[in-house]
Amino acid sequence: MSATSSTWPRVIVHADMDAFYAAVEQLDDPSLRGRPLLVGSTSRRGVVLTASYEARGSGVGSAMPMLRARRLCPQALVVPPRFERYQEVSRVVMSTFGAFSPRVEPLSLDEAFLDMSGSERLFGTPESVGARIKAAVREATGGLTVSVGVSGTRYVAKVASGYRKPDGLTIVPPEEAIAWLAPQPVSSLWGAGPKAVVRLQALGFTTIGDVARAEPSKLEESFGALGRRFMALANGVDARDVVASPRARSISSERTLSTDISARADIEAQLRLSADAVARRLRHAGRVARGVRVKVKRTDFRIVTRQAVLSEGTDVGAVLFTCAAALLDGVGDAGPFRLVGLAAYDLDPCVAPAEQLDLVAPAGTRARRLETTLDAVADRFGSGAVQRAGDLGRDRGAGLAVNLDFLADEEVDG
DNA sequence: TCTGGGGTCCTGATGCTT
DNA sequence: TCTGAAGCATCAGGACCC
Repeated sequence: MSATSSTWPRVIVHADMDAFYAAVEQLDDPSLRGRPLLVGSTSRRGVVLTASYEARGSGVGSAMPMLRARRLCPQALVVPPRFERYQEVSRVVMSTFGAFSPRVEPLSLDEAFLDMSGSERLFGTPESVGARIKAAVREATGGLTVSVGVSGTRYVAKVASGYRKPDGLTIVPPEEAIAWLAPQPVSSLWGAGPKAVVRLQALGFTTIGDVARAEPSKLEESFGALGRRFMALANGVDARDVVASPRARSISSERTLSTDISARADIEAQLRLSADAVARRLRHAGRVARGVRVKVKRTDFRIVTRQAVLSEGTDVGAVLFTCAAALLDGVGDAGPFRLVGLAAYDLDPCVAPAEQLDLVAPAGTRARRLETTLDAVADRFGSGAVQRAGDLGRDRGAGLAVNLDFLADEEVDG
């Protein structure tokens, strides 16, 4: 398909790196190139984060339990993820996108939307834009490939980028979008996961074209607002704009445990780790949270959540933990649990530090001073460099042990 | 076969206020 | 003063995406 963008109301690009984590590993270690590779945790409960295309040929996919993936592809090499390295490469990729448009919306480390509307005089036709982005990413990263879709809406551009992977380039002119989408499976509809796909198929919808031609009332009866959205997407309608750097609405940390736990002390210990991790990320982001949500997953995979509103916004781990521990009163005895997590939500920008200190109680002030001091230590020596004495022996890396529970009750002068 | 982590959005239930 | 309806906010859970 081909067209000049001068007839397009909007030119939206979706760029999606190919098997990103695995590709970075193969880039950094030439001995891994051309070989089936799985990136993911090797623990008993780990799953595959990314499989290289050599491994995908054996039926291995993302989110597959690692044990099953290794059975399907026994010759695959398994490497643990190196998120800091992926973030580093991601920054290079996103900055490359930024050279093409000021309107870049990252969706994750490895994909982004670019609004290229009105840039045809600079970069030429949609085909030219796509090809130039691909070449620029390859050059900036030293050889990584990206699949690119270009169309007039985010949704169609997104489906197009996945149409020919890896290293694909698919252009869908807006006037051809409905016809192009029609033969795609309903699982390509945004918002249609495994459950919705089963229900759509039961109603006789197997392709996006089936949905586009459906009676709107039939979809709305079965899916409500989601049905209206399916109908719009199937007809190529998606008015959402590309938003540069949307702000996170929540920050969370959760951990699946290698063995199930029931004891209150064990659950609290995991919550404390999560509270510290979330608080540190809040401080880095310059945000405070006005709400805390606790999440536990039972051994039957039932998830239970409890949330509470804080009287003041906070970025202090000790405050998050105190609130979370109180929420445990309602659920703590429903175990055993395989996962414990904590989320901070209702996020606001952090006021100036001096003002912030006045907002919290003196104990919170001391705790915050302690925690910002530890931030500096962690920034310098790594996140595992300091931990609570009570956490030693739990599932964390070794490091300098300091009794933080003791320190939290003392004045700390940095 | 055995199911991660970090997010967003939607929905129904519930409780409070007017 | 009591009661019901409406509107709104909050909570908990589910589904989904990457």
